[in-house]
Amino acid sequence: MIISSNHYVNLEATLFSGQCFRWISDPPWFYGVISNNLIKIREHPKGIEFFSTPTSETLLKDKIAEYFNLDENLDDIYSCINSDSRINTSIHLFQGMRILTQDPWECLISFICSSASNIKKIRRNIDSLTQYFGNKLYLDQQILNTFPTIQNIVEIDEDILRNLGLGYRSKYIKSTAQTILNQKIKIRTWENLNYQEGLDQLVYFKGIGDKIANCILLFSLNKKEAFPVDRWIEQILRNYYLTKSENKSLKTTASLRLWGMNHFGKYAGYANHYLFHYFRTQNK
DNA sequence: TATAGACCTGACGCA
DNA sequence: CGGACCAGGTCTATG
Repeated sequence: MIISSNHYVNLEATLFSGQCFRWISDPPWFYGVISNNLIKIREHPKGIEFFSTPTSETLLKDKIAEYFNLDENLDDIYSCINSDSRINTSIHLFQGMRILTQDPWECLISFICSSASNIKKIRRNIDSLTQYFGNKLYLDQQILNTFPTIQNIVEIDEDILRNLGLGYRSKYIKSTAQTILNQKIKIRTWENLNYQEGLDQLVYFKGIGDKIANCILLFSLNKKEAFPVDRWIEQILRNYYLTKSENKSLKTTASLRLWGMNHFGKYAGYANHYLFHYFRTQNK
């Protein structure tokens, strides 16, 4: 099935810029899991083309459009954030790269896994998790697994997570699932929270600080003003954006984040992600 | 309020 | 080839 988009969709940049961790590339197709369905997708002159199983394409169409934020106007966003040469270069290099709307639970666990790690290892960690708990989905030659549920995580021992290679993050994953269950926290309602309410809710969990909370807000809760400050973004800000006195006075992740949100405005998260992907790929 | 260490693990640039 | 170092952070214990 084809879903039309008002702007080119750059699947490679969108799916492999570090906002999600379990898509597989088999040009021109990409395989991934959305809402417990195996999705096969490629770029199309009108937008994107996809197949799905077990749910039919017709029933999943809206979900896929939401996942890729296809109704968001990229040209408007570009004109909002394109205020300097670095952003401009990145927009030209990765034209059509979109911020996704992922499942918040999967996004939350994925980014707990990301702390002091690297993309290769994060991918392996999450793949181990899905292989241990998930149900297999088949399409073409691909086998992918559904993502573990909150209940799945609550029921197993922390040692199993450690044996899967998740390290010290294991206890954070366990305690987060436990807290959600015990306190009957409804993740489904998070999309109705504003930025600050969402941030407060997320940093309440052990293992989620300012950076990871902002990743979850940006990549799954549709908060485009969110501005995750990691090592890369901090270096970029300090080297290219901050004055000498700002470099001295802004020390914490949160203070740098506030600077970024103020400087780049309501689409700060887009500016953040384009800068992040640009600088990461330059150094390779 | 601020700043060091600790925390798992494995890929990587180098004596 | 092995050990220190580091990676898309966060928590905790101290001054």
